[in-house]
Amino acid sequence: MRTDLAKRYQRCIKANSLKSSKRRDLIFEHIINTTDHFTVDQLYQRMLTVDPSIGIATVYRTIRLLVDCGILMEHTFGEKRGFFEVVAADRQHHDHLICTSCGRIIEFQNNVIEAAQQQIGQQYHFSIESHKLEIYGTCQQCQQQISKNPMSADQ
Amino acid sequence: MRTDLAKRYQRCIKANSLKSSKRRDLIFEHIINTTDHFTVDQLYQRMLTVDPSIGIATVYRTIRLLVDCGILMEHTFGEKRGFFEVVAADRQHHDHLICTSCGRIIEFQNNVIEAAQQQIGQQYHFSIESHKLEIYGTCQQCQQQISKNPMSADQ
DNA sequence: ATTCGTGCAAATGCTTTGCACCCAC
DNA sequence: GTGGGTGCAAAGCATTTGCACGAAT
Repeated sequence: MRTDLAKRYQRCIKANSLKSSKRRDLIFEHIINTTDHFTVDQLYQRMLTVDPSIGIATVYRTIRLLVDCGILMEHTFGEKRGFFEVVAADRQHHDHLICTSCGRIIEFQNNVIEAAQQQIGQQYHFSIESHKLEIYGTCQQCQQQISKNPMSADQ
Repeated sequence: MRTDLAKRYQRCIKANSLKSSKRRDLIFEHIINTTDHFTVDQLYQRMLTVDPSIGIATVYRTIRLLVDCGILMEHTFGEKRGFFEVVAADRQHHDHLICTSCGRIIEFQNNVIEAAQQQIGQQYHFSIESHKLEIYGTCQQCQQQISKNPMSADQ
């Protein structure tokens, strides 16, 4: 299943002449079983329940490592703090709808947009490595909420 | 030309029961004549040459006001610090190509992508307010640079 | 007069780093 | 034994905020 990630992780450890370590492996194991988006602090809180003596510096260091390996990707979603998600070979590339009312994040995948980007790359002689498309608006639930109770629309 | 922005600025001042002020107007004037993307500090440095006693807090406060008015838009472009650009009615919505080698930012506009997003909105019953598409890669100049001098590709 | 604007410096919040000690090979 | 790993606390950095004073209506 996630052997590709494990291999990439091992390669990354070697490539940077790092060692294997209990804490780092623990964080990696936890992350690859994660399907949602998380902040550094959320991951730290989760790790604390497994290993109460873990420090937040280790979480920061490991996340940075995994981002550099291409195992994690960072999004800002219009916030100051970063959100991280696993980039796996067995998952299609996807983009995000972000509800500005409740913060919900919905993933979607669209081939038309992917293809159009390739064309843009060619047009500008730009060699594309990656992209992020973030669509902001109101999700279905929040639209219903607002139409029921228009006074509490914001804040 | 930019009367629409001036009007929106005036409306925003009134709507928030603020007063007119020399410094705020100065920053607004400067910003609407700006065509590129700038950080808070870059704007602060520019304002210092016009008004050496201006404080960076005023620049932060004014930028926040203009973002709230919809006159400025913030992008992160994969960096920690925000970049700001003017959102004018006389400019088409556009997205960005960001060169990860030299930091150059290229604007582009693509109707296929805009249309596809509308369709995604309908599909997910999501009411779209705005979006940001950022494409990361290497610009033409940097590709040539790298092919000439492969050893200095990064850092 | 009252209310808002502003510079300054302190505070904040997230992230990184230096250091001493720990562990794996 | 050597070199990386880690917690802790301090440092960094961008940004926000409290406050006293100045400016606009």
